[in-house]
Amino acid sequence: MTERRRLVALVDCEAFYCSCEALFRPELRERPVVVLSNNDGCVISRNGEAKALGVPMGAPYFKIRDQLDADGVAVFSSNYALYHDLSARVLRVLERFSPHVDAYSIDEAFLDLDADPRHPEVERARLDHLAHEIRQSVWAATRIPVRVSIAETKTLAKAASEVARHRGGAICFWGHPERDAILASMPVERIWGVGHRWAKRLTFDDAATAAGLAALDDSHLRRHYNVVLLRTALELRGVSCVPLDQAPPARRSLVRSRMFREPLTDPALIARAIGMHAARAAEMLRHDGLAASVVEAFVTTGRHGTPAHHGRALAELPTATNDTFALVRAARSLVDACVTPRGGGQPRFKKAGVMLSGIVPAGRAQGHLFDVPVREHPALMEAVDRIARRFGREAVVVAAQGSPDELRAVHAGQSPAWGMKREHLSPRYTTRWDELPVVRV
DNA sequence: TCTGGGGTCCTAGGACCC
DNA sequence: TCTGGGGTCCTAGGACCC
Repeated sequence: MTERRRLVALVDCEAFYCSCEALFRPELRERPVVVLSNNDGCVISRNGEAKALGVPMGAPYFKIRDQLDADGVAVFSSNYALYHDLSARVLRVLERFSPHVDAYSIDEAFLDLDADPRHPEVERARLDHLAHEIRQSVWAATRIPVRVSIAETKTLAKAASEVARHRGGAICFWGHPERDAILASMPVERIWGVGHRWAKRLTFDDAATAAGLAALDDSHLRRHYNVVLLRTALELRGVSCVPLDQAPPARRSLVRSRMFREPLTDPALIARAIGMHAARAAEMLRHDGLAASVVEAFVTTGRHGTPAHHGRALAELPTATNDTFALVRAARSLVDACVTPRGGGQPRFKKAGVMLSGIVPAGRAQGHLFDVPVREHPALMEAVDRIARRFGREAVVVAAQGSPDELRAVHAGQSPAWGMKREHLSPRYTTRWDELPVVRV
């Protein structure tokens, strides 16, 4: 029996959110495009033209708005309904190329591949060709540009993806003739798992490059850094430490939160936002077949708020549940406890949210012997979910969330005050009948 | 004079990712 | 006026118990 060399391919969508926006607006393909975070806070995606103009990643929109206007940059609020749908289409294409596709994030996936190490030259040529073929297939099927890189470990594939950027968008890094030279010149902060803090320390340790990190002593890494960075170093040497996830890991917590359009002080308005987040979280639990037993509500004035106040309060339910009424009631009951300031002054809250934990598969929720179980409404919940799938999430809501009109306004980034700012929202072209693109001939 | 040792659980905070 | 949201993992330190 032949020992196969296991390899991993990374498929990375280029400027994914911008590519999604340009898909339905072909006239944008040659123009600079940026996509903003929720609440139109800062830049989270830039296409090549916008990068060439020097628009920085993470730049606060209010600071660069005038410059973007002057440069003719097309600006979009983020539209996750659209991005998630297009991401799923890309994944379906990738499934043609490997039985194991690990969807790492909305715009990246790892594929399990293998090679016959007895014929490295032949195999390298085959994999180089395969990388290009994957790239072209995704483009043909979805019109989303991707980069494809193949290596022995995820960390090496991530590094290779940077290289592919300048080499036609596809590369087989396994056995690549320039590999050592590339790693010796790659700054360590470009390596997956090395942020700016560790990069700074590593530079003092004479390990300012990928090759330098790989060469550090194991016990030194363990003692002066941590096991996570040790794993990264091993991966750079070709030792796989981050296995391919064939199933997404079980969710341990679920957070829903948003900044408000404007700072709030009224607990009643904050409770509306908390109610909406709890209801949405309950819906997500049901979608994934999960239930939660710990509900936490939190509010914050943000880093720049005065007086600063971060309030949180949590409640443990007698049994895990995914019932909207039960979770909304529990979350709203915590609002007063978390908005009450400890010191003087009236905090102006900028953000509120709900965090669920104690997550277990629904139906296997176990309570204590003498606890009164949470009152649930499974048939009603199922009906609510069905209506939401068919007519949209705003069609039917729990009163505590606000009215359907109010929620539609929240989606569109208009009033009420506790909603989001989304002034540059594109239509949900692919998931809503009423927002389909119209072709005029 | 002088204050154990080991275990668990929880929380906060740090570091990173997209 | 104005700086996102949603995650994971690891570690240190405190509380508590025997």
